[in-house]
Amino acid sequence: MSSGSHTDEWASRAEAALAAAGRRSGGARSALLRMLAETGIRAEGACPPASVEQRCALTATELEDALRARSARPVSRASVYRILDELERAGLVARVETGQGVVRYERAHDAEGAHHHHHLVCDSCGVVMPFADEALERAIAELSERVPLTVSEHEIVLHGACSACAS
Amino acid sequence: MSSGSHTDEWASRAEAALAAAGRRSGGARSALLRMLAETGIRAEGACPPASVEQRCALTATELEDALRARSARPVSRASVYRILDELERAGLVARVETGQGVVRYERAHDAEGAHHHHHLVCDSCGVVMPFADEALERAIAELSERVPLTVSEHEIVLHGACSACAS
DNA sequence: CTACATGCAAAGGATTTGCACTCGC
DNA sequence: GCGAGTGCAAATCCTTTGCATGTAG
Repeated sequence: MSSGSHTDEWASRAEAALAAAGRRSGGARSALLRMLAETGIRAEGACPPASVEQRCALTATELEDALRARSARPVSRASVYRILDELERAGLVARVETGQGVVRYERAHDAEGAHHHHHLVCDSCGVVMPFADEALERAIAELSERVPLTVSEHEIVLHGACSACAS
Repeated sequence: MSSGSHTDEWASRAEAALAAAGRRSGGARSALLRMLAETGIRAEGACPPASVEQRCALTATELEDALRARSARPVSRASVYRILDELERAGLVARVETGQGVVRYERAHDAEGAHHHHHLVCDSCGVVMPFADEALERAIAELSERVPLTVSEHEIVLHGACSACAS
């Protein structure tokens, strides 16, 4: 009961937030929101190392292709970028750079910090997996106080070889 | 006595390492190595928040322009990229992604971990500054043991507003 | 001399923009 | 019906590649 309703809830809340900000709801945007809700990481579970269908932090192209493939409403490339930009500015999605030369996007963690996580990247096969660590977050929080910057976000990426590629 | 000789030493050691790997030494490469040595961060000091002349983690274009501007031997764009790629594979420079849509490069920390650091990025003016934190490194090290990835590198970026932009 | 290093220009890929058309409100 | 949302195609920007030439070893 959790996964399905939870993601739907996210998409709904996103629509509501955008509507409140005076943005109109178009077909392209709701299709993209639904896709983001479905493909986003679930709770604490690590993404399975899917080779083709990446399920964590997708690129604009991956999102566009997924929309076209799943017989969902196709969305033009330009709209994908425009909508992702809109969502990012609204704080609904986060931009993730994994050192692969492309920008990835995923649902932003909510205000309470739920689902807040970072990424593991296999430099060999390119798979991206999420992880979360309490001690790390504490260190970041303390550090943020002593730095010459009013910190609003932080991004952590661990590079290496995944289980499959290391063998 | 430290700064100057130290950076020169780095460039020399880099040349030596590349020669040992069977790579020839061309004029373009040595010019780029010298530039990287000069503009890289120095010891523990934070980069001054220079507006125009970024001194920490430069982009390929910034390096190319700097070489052309400083009357040093101009190096073609293609060579800048090729050489940076060569240096990265040799572990002499590190690729840094700061969420600004471009790849940045800087001298890699040496084996003993000296100069190992991460980055602060002002999302308003784009300035990039280095920082280092012991507790953070410890957290990363411990975490790396428990993750489904043979971790080889890690990158941490803190986003926010710098002192000048926050005012 | 021979092979690798470089420069130049064209190609590639991701992301953005201009403009006409459609649809939500 | 007006104006924001969307699609299409062209334009940009960063990065890579192909090929001819120069030069280190």
